[in-house]
Amino acid sequence: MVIEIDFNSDEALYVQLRNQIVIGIATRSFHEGEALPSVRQLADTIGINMHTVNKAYTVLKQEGFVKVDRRKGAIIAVDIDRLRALEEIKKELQVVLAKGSCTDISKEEVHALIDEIYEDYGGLE
Amino acid sequence: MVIEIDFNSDEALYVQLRNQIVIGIATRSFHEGEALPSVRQLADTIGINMHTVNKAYTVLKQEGFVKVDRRKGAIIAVDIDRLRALEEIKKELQVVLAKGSCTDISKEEVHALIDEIYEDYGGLE
DNA sequence: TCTTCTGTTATATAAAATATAACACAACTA
DNA sequence: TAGTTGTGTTATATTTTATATAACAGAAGA
Repeated sequence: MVIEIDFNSDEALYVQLRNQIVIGIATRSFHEGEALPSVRQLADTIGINMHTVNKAYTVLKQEGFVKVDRRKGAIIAVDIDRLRALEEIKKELQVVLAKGSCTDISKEEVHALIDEIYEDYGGLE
Repeated sequence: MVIEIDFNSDEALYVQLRNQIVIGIATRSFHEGEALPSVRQLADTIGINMHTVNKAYTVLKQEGFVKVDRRKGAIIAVDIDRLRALEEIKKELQVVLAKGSCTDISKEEVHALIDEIYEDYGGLE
């Protein structure tokens, strides 16, 4: 998977990294049990500090996307409470859709976007 | 409109405030041309610093949700490029839905959430 | 045993969020 | 018209967060 970081973005580097990896799991670029690159390797590839990658991995661990093993590194292991995730997602959607609604983006347009995105994510269904 | 701030959240105060106001516009708690409370008044009501409210208003101005008048304060005036908004929303949805997909939340469940949220936002349609 | 790979920890620096205080301008009021 | 009060603005300081540098500790493999 190609991880792309935008250095001009106002989003923190470790947040961008976290997002890309979560998308990577959703698009099956990363599979359950697979190891992510080591913090040094990834930091080197991207051209950022090792500790920034480490922070992204720590967040992913806290959120339940990976398990970190001192020997093997960060292993994909999704363990998230469904109901809680559903609640969080609803809150996040409320914010995103509010902006959409203000801009006269219709419900149907949003549905279309969802379908578009799920073509990449939910390929097995 | 009741603006609720979570002081335990890891989200910056001004971001929470910005989100609540955008949701307020979407739910028609605030209407085009209406003035938001003054920075001091709102800061006092919520119990945060005036400058934090000011930052939220500045962000809303940059994003095209309000116009700030030195005399009258912040006035709701939505002026956002639709195509650009659509792009941004898609990017944001990708991140939110990736998490959902990892948690086995189906496309149909997301559609249902969208409909639920749009009941509050798109009441005129 | 030595080298090399992992993540971790400690510390320092840079950037961003929040707070305090003084300012400038306009509107209202007496 | 002078004074008071309401706006947002600006300057500055403080606190918190993000990022960077360097040394560490444990495990794997030659």
